[in-house]
Amino acid sequence: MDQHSLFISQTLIEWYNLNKRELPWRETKNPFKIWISEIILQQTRVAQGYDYYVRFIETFPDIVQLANADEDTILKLWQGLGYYSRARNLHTAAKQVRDNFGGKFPDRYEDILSLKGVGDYTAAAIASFAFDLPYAVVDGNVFRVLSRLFAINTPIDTSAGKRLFTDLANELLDKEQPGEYNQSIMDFGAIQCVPVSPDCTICPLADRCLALSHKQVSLYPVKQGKTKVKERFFNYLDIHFGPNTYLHKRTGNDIWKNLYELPLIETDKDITIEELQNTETFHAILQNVGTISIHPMSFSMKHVLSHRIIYARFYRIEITDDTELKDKYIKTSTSSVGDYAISRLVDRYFEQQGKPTLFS
DNA sequence: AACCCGGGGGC
DNA sequence: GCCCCAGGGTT
Repeated sequence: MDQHSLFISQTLIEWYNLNKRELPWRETKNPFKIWISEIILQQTRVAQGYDYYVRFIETFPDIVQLANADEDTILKLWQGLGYYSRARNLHTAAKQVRDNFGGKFPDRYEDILSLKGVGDYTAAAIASFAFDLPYAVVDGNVFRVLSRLFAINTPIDTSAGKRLFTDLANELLDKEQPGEYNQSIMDFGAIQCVPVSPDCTICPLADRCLALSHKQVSLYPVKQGKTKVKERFFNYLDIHFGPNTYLHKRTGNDIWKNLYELPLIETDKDITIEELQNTETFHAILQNVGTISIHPMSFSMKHVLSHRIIYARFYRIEITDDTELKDKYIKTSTSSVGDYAISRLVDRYFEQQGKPTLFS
């Protein structure tokens, strides 16, 4: 390592020792706990994931107990965090460890990387934090810090960019204390070298930052991708028979896979309740249910995600016969809906039930 | 390489 | 509104 690289890595570690956040998963070398924290924190802020981490560790003290749990239980615990494939993959990986590694978390990089849901970043994080192995992490913080320090114009969301930044990160890596170094550059990015309006006047690396010397800090990191947002239109039926409503499990490779929700009719545009009643799906769901009465007030919501805008309408429908319906759906009392893992969208409906709204 | 997958917070 | 967050999997 040359003198310049050495100065940067030492400065990052010194900064870290003065400014680091104290977090529960930093107090341990237990790979299981570190793994749980890393999966939870993928694309998720510490403040948002903190309570989930505590609950997961309390509920599943070790990886075999997690492996032996039901997926429904894990998804319920994950409810509200988003990116639910993380929870499904977490379960798969726990079973991999139980069945292929004798219940002992693997301690080699390639074995860690073979776990479902563990990619390059997470494998490097676990390998360095738990086992002191010399693998540099490359996450959003590292992309930002390095792209600014070296004024790198290669887009980070390309394979060339990924390769370039990974190589650079590994050159800077302190092989004597890879875990400390990795933590330091990530915390530095999260606290000092923040995405918008960083305070470069107090930055210990200001005099070596090429982006700053060019007054172009805000231009880094460079990205090429622009995630296009598509619209979807969901019409949910809250079918009541006495104190009960009906749920089904989402299957197939789509949003909220394996979560539960009310009977759904998706349309290619926003439609009225009259138009909805003319669809074949509506008739298919509500056949032989006795008398149908639809509440005049519907609940509508615009649910905004990073890659989707879902316009959802909810209709409360009373029926007088559920002998066929209860065989096609999960019959549950409305007070027990909370036993099922549901999306934030459906959750908000149950929170606001009874209050009519426009798309809001 | 492009696309898919959630939800929340900061400005 | 827009951007970002301790990314990974699928096609």
